[in-house]
Amino acid sequence: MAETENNIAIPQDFDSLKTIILERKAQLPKRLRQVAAYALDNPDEIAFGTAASIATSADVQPSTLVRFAQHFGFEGFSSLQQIFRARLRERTPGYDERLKALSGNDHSKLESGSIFNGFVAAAHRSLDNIASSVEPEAFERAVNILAGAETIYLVAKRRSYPISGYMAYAFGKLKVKYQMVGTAAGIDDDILAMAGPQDAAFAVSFSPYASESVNQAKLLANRKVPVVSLTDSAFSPLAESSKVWFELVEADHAGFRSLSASMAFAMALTVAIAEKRRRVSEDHLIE
Amino acid sequence: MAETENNIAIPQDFDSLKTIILERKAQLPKRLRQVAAYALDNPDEIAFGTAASIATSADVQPSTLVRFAQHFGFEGFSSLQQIFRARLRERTPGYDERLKALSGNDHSKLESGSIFNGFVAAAHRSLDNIASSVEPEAFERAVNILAGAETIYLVAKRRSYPISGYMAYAFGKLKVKYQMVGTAAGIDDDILAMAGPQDAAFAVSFSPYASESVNQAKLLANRKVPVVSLTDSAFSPLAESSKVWFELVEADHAGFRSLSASMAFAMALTVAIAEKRRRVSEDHLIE
DNA sequence: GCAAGAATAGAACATACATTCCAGATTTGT
DNA sequence: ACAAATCTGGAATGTATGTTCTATTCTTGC
Repeated sequence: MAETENNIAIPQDFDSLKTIILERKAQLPKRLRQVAAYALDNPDEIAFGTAASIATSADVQPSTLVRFAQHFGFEGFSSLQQIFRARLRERTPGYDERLKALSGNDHSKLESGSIFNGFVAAAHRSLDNIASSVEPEAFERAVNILAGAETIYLVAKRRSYPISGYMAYAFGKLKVKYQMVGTAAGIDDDILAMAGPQDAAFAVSFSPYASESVNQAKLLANRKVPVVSLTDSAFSPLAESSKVWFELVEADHAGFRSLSASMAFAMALTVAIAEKRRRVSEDHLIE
Repeated sequence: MAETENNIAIPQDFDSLKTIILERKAQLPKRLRQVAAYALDNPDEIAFGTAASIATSADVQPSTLVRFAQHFGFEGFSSLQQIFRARLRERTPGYDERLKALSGNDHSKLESGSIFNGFVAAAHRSLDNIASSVEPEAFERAVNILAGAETIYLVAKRRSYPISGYMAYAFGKLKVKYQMVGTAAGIDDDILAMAGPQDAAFAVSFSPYASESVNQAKLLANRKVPVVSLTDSAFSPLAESSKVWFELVEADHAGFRSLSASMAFAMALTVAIAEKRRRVSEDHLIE
């Protein structure tokens, strides 16, 4: 009898099922892998279809579906199907739908609620936008520059400051040497004077551009420190001082621009830098 | 033969079906009205259940379900069920597709690109999550507390610090009096000593909880300062000191938790507070 | 209060369904 | 290259399911 993986718990929710399928997908036999791919691509079909109809459109035999389910510890196809159905059932209504539900009774509730809603939506839009506007090659170049630096100088003011604040925190955790520029007033020039070509800088500035940040980036560039920057326009004064720069237009709600995409970008950059360093030092050991 | 209402078009989507059911509900025979009520209250059950199981939980005979469907022009129960299923299908939040589009682009070719991808996806997930976990009522209460405060104290350390950093920036722009707690070491206690019941505090802390933040929140609560907090677990030590607290679990990529949802939340809260103050002062002028 | 008509419950039916089974094909290990 | 094990396709099977049918109960109009 085929092993039903008794030792491993049967997934009870869609997310863990998905994870397990992805984990084991590679080692699955041909037809079962075919089912795995189909299932993850067409979860709705699995939820609503019959074994026969699903089998047809996945181009396998119904029995294969049963075997697939049993491979993951389910009794049969039907019990696996329950997971796919539960996914649709349990999908929580989402904020705006609940907001609609309580409409009428209190106007102020609606107002605060729609503000919340608006910011979440703006954040989503921003993320969609960044996903399509950041060039992988540019990102890779930025990572290379910063990963190769001795010290990473972080330049950001005002609205951008939380971004560099997060990066400082994460760099600290990841043991990446960094230096924030512009925390205490007055000593910035002294700090910048220590930077050299062996270092690198990451500058963030959105319009209206803080002149301080722009000047500091310029200064760094003059000192042959490679600068990577994140800004919101190709005409940003930051761009001309930068080896690599990213144009990131955050969506806004009621005039307040989101920071979610910048934050995601910063996190990705931070971790990618640390990851690259780790890999480089490993490669070095092997050689 | 019973009339099948040939003259009226058979509803093809859930909304029109719902409308028609509501219209005719009053003139329906007893058992059919019972089914109508059940169907509108438990659409998910209709979508996934079998005629027998639905009949049992609606306390009617399976045949009644068939007759119900036929009354509205459907051939049988199954065709009516399709409408309920289509409803769940269509509600699919175009979001899966966006993620697919993400993994489809050439980002994933490069390692750094996949890190980038991962963080964008995590941010999306976080936002979805926050949208379904924040209760509009709780949000409104939080806004009221903070909008009514004389000074808003911002408590956050480490990973949460960028959140309060952004709020400080925005409050400054919006002319809302605030005070950050925990920037310069040592003077925290002096700052907190000034807080009173006429003020309020907003604390952010995720596990592992910074003991400093927890203590400060406790201190504020003892001084009768209402505390609103953002944390990631119902068991967070922050929760007990808080009048209102929000549980926000950020999705993570490679163990690094996103901040995008927290950021969106903070922005929404900030703006909602300012908006409420503006409206209150306007109302005051009118009176 | 009685008859005519509609509505309902529950059993009977036909079929659509998931599952099992087995022979043949394919992969894996030696 | 051979044997063993695994995987796969397709038909067989028995159950679960939607639907139909009919006797009975409940409304409705006079």
